Amino acid sequence: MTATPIAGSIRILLVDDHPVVRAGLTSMLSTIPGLAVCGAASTGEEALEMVDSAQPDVLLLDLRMPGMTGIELLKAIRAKASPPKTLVLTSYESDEEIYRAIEAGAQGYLLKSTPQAEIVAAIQTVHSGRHHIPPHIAARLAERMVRSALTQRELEILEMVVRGLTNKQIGHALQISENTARNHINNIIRKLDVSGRTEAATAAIQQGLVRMPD
Amino acid sequence: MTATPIAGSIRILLVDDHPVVRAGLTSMLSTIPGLAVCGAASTGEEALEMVDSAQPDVLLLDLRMPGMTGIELLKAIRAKASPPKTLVLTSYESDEEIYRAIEAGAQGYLLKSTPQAEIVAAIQTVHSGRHHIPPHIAARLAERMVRSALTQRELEILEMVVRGLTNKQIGHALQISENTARNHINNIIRKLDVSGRTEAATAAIQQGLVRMPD
DNA sequence: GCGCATCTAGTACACATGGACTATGGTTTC
DNA sequence: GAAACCATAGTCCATGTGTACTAGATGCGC
Repeated sequence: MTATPIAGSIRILLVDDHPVVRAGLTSMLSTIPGLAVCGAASTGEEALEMVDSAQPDVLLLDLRMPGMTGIELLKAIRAKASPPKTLVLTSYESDEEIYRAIEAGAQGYLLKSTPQAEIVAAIQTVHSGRHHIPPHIAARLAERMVRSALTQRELEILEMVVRGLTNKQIGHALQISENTARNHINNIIRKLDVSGRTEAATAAIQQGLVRMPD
Repeated sequence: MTATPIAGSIRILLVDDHPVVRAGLTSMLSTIPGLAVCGAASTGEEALEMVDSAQPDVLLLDLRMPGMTGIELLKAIRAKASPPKTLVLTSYESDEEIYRAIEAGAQGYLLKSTPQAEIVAAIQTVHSGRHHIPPHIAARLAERMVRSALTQRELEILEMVVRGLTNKQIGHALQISENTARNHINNIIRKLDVSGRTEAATAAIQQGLVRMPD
């Protein structure tokens, strides 16, 4: 609590598995008055430790990382006594990832293609307690809220569709009748507004509803 | 040809649409003796101009960019009179992207998760006229060569499968009989070693055989 | 020219799928 | 407790799909 090397500066912890990105953010941010990079982690686990030891005000994190995902990290952060603000900085804008990140407690969402000035502004905004979501991402988010989302069971089944399982195989795997699996899939197809299981599978991947198979 | 600000240094041009990555590479590389970042472009078009004006020895480029893709840029570079060496630095390792990049003339392929020392080493290797492909990527490449690749027609049809078209619709779209479309798809399924059109579609996306639908 | 791969087209059959329904039991929400 | 949603299960039927064949036409390399 007493460790504040640069008085009044916003202490930032970087979390990204790409050395290039860590170096880039460090060189971008450390020259800005009022900002101080107090550390950089390459995994979620490492980040959790550093949140305690380095006591950052703002966490700047990627979602896709080996090991613990960004979403899991966000949830773990939020569970802490005095959590830092969290700002997601990621490469791609998958509707579902954005949604899950906000849901998991992220205060802001930025793309890596964001210019330096806006990254700095977002950090300051988030630190002040407000949210920072770029307009076109907010629009996607709204759309996602309106669109009736898939249930947990439907997502589970969708993932199997993506893996190429037949209705019978899905029913067997989930210990339900083939008819029930079929009903779920028909509901999925209707909700996603697609024309068949194959398009449902590709739409699921495209929208980030399921993780890509390894 | 006479412009060499730092005598004996390898002149590097960065091409990446992410400001963060450009800053990261600049800060990583510019402190290394023997390396000099002579410019940074955010699009392929910009890069092509800068190759002429800045005369780099090595191009460090991302494949996924708005506008001209990295592959197109590689081909355009190779067509020049005295092309610089090219080193691909990208986020994901899609078999097909790697293959196309090498085919388009890239001398090296690196992931953004590569540590600084290896990036530097790769630049030096490539500059000296040799290739730099990380072992596990080379292994994938070999596998790709062995695996009997899909024909152009099959790729065309696979893309339609990904978009959810039925055999009949594909036949109609390509002015061939449904039976023929069906034959192609069966060949695709066999070549990809999958169990159905849905798995073929997801495998195609996962392996980068087709571009994701917009 | 001969062989090989490719694209084309067809037949036949078993099975999977999508669409349109009804229906029941369990939660949650108001 | 009524309403709404969800997971479950079923029926019926038309259509789509996967597999296993055969086979002609074309083009390419040796």
